Amino acid sequence: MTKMRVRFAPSPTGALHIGGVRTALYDYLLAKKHGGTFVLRIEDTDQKRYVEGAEDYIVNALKWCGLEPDEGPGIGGDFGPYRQSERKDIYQKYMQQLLDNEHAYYAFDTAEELDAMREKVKAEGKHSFQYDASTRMMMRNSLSLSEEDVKVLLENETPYTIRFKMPENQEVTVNDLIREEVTFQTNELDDKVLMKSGGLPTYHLANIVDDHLMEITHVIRGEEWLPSTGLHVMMYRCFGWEDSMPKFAHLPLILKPAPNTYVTKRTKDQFTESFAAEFMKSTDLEISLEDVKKIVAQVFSNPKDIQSQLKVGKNDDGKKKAVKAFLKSAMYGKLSKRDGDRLGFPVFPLSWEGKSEADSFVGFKEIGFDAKAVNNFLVFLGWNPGTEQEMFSMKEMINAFSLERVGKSGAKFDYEKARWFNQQYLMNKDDEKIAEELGVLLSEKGLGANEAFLEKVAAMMKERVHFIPEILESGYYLFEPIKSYDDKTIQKRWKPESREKMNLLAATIKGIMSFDAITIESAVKQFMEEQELGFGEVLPILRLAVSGTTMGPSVFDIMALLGHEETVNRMTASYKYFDGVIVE
RNA sequence: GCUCCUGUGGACAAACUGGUUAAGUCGUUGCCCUUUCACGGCAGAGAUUGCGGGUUCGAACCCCGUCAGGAGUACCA
Repeated sequence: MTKMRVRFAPSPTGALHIGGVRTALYDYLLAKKHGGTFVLRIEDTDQKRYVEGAEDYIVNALKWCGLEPDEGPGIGGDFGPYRQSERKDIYQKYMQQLLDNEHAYYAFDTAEELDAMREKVKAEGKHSFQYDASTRMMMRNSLSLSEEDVKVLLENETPYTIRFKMPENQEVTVNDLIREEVTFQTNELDDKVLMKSGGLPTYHLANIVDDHLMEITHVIRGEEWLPSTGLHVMMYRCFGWEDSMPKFAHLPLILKPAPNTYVTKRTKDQFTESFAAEFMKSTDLEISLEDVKKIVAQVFSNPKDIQSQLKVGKNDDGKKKAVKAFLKSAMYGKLSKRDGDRLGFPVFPLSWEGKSEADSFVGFKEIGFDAKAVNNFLVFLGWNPGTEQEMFSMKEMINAFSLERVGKSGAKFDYEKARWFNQQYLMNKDDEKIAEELGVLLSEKGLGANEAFLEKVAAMMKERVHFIPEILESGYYLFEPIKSYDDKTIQKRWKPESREKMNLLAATIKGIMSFDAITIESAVKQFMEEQELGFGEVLPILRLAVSGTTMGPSVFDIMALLGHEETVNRMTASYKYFDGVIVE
């Protein structure tokens, strides 16, 4: 049996989307499980969409996720180059083979002519123009033109594309590893452009040639490719490579979260605002923001049933239709990079600095996600082990993974679940490691603390947050003076008449010799007994005095961490503040 | 429009080739723990398996029809 070779073939048109990361993960898992090779190939055949830095981003993102390729640009391997822009000559050669075998032909139609043709067909009320066996003889190409004309056109360096000559009346069936047999009629398929006028191949050509030459055995890609797989199989056939054709596996799409998960009674006003504003930016219709808001608000009037509100009604005018169409595309379908901003979660592994603010995104990493948690979350977007195991290390994933257990239906992105996974990983993470990261974050803020201190912070905070940076937010008072107090609770708990006893408490604490949590706790309890005070009269006040908030770890732990002097200082200072709150 | 894919509780999803009251996880609700928050533990709510027929002793699973959603339909990938 030949060695398994799996490739990840992204296009450097921007930051690598989380869906791409999942594909890479599955590629990696499959390859590693079978002792195969994981290949990275950069598909940069579209010079117009090429984005500076995107390739580096892809490499860095894979690295962060622990999905390092065995072969690829900058890594090497026996099947290079691994950048399609560096393989031009190869495509030319194979293009010629198809031309020679009459499986492809020159087409001289300009973009304008093609557009005009599409317009014309549409105007006639037909669905849409398709360049295929039924129409190709009406177009300007080496099939319809005389040999002499073609020769002249080519000699005059008339721009041309090369199209695949889709055979008639045939059936192609794709044996997809996930979807089983999918059959296409060649008569439904069109003559796709294989070589663009600039001499660069389109995806279809480059992909087939490279997969063949690189001896790829398994092609894992998103479901959006399924409709063109008929063409791809046909191409393998025409090249005479059908016997060694890779196996295909089309992954279910990652979908936007269901609107009813975020548009609720509480949030609908907020989303009405933001969607209306986004619509205004995207439209050139003459409509006021107020009117748009009204339409959006109507659609959101019953958050549980947005979908039916989105249906175009008989009385809807053009503007209403436009707003509804916008909402539909914004709220349903494939997860897109815009969704991150819209809904407040990351859709990229790493942050991306685009040319503008609108083109910049925060990544999972920067939010504080552990790459392991991201992998664990992603592997479940379309796959499940069939057991009840939820947490998987990379090793376990490799072991458990199989394409047979990949589902067919689209998986909605669930940020809550991603957060949950991160929390699980965080709770199991060593305090030492958390302390290390905390130290870095702290110094970025211009603060500092010693390692032992940070480890204690990590231990008591890690199960209370979802992300490491959150520790610095909800537990900021461990590093800085108290910024704000929970006044409501102060008003409820701070009794001027017990001021004297509270002073006594401060004095008691001041008198503790060994300032550790256990000693403090017993001292406080003893104090309460002596003074005949209940927990409710003492603990909330103590907590407030020391941290400003009623939430957080055990007060005694906080006090021990802050230290003797700081604790006492905070108590006296806070008491003064409490008095002020009561007076108001 | 056409082609292809998909359709199990709010979300993910199990049920291997049809077989008892349709797993489990996230979320949600309540209780316990803690006089805080979280973690943890326990319990509950939530599904006529998109809908309608059919085959069968028996259907989420097979057949037919229907509806809905998604993807593709570029000299983009």
